Amino acid sequence: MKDLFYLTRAQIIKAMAHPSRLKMVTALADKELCVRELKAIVKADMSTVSKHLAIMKNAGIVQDRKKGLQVYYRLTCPCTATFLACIESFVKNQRSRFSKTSSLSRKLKPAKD
Amino acid sequence: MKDLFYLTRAQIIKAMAHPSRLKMVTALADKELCVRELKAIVKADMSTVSKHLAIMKNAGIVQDRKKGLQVYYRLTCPCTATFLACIESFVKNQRSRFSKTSSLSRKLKPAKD
DNA sequence: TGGCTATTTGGCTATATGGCCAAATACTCT
DNA sequence: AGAGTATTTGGCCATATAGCCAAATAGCCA
Repeated sequence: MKDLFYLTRAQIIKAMAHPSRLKMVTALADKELCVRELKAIVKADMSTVSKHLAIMKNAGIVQDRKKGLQVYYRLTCPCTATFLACIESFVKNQRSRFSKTSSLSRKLKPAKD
Repeated sequence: MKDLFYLTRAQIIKAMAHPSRLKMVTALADKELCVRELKAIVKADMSTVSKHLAIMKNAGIVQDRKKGLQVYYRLTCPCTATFLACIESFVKNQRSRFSKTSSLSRKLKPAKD
């Protein structure tokens, strides 16, 4: 299998692999939202939010449409709900296995961001 | 919703958001593999593979067990197949929408890695 | 014990990412 | 056209990530 195959898929996954972006995706699962609304949800600088949205748009996760002064974003793919549910399974699974985590896996510095 | 909620989930997603790691996850969906086998699959330095595995283990995506000299890794969560299928939907969706991609989303520099 | 093989770790460097500010752009309304 | 609001872009800096090499660790077997 070509490298490009995994690169493409990794790009899509990476586009959701950030707390703010994930939060936006979750919010967008309900209905389309404009940048100002998304900014309120993730509580970040407008320019930061805009860049996060550009990353997701570039990955094909969201699409935008202009409505007057506002730009509305919506999810491109209906499978997002499945995706989120899937992550929940991971979390659940992770928790159930937590007590027997080996010491090695604790040695990695936890991310601060 | 607390920030920690999205942070936890983003960590898990991030742990799969790399071509080599994704390739390993895909390979592990079939059966458990030792580090040497995984190294052959992703064609990377042993230490690099090991670090990728540590990241996934830390995120709770894989578990390991020692068998003689080798360390075998396996997926923690049975939902991984669903996850991968879900990414395929994204890809499919992305392709179908490709022709009408706006110029803006092309402005982001494509990653070189 | 000593040698051998498999894996992990530490340290280093290059590159990527995220966040903030300031400036540019896009659109509306007067 | 000019003012005002929403969003994007460019630039900069701090931090995170990936990959390589060398060294450390772990288990097996003579």
